[in-house]
Amino acid sequence: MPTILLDALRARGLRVTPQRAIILEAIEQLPGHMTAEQIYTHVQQVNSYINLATIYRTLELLLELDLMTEANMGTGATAYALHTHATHHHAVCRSCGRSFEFSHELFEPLTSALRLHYAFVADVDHTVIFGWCQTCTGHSLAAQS
Amino acid sequence: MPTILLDALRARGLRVTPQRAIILEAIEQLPGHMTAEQIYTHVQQVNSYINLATIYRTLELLLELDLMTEANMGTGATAYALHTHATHHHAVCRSCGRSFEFSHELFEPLTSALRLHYAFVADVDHTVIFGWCQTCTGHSLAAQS
DNA sequence: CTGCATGCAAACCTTTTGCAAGACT
DNA sequence: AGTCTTGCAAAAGGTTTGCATGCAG
Repeated sequence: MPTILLDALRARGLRVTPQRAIILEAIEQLPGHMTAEQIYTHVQQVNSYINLATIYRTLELLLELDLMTEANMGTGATAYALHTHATHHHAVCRSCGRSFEFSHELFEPLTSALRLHYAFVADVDHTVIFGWCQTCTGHSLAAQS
Repeated sequence: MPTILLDALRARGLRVTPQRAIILEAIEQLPGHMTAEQIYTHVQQVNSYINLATIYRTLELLLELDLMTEANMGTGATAYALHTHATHHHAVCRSCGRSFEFSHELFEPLTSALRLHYAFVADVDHTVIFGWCQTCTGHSLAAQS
């Protein structure tokens, strides 16, 4: 089992508690994105006494350490993802809700333009783009009105 | 005073109540983006008996009618903007919080690529891009670590 | 031993909702 | 008159926090 996150904590001299070990392991096991609630559910299968607040406090820590990123997927709950999961973005269908990831390259023209025209260094990672997927536009090409 | 929004309601046979008139006027007067709370504050100067719930219900209506758009600026509260305010996007500095708008054109390469590679029709409007502005990167080029 | 981390419960903030009263058309 | 809208208050949902206890280093 990988202990990338635990090692990262140790490397910075941060405390490794049983709770953190369990939470970090859950995060490494969950695929792609996860909400605090999903981590909580997963963690409870290991130790049901771990508190939701601890999940949030741990996530906060991981965000500060740049080990994770957060994104608003428009679902109410914040979506978290490991930063080791290479820089990527999401396209979410407004119609069916399905989503897929797309590579960072596609953002290059935009970030370059912002840097050139505004000297703004964009930090795009884990961005969510809404729209309509192939299936849904196929059914109704006028979907975007 | 412009009554674009009121006219839009009338045109669709929707009820024009005093509350809606006041709220819509406030929305037209407020610059760029606004939160429900800001509209509420503004509205209360005209009539302090108007309820926050009514603001939300009116915003919901305007979103359905495509007269407004919403965006998550990462501040907790949702930012709303008139749709008549041409399609645009925001760059927000993670360091100083300042932001500026940039035109939709810069998104063209990305939306084209998504359409080409994934047959995904992106509906980008009022997107928020985080990063570091000229001033802040000037002070500390290592700011993005 | 000391300070940081945890559990618990309550607070928080924004947004939504049920319901009865009231207003628009 | 009938239906849609409002105010109020309470609930909801996600996240944060104060505080006393407990554990890692």
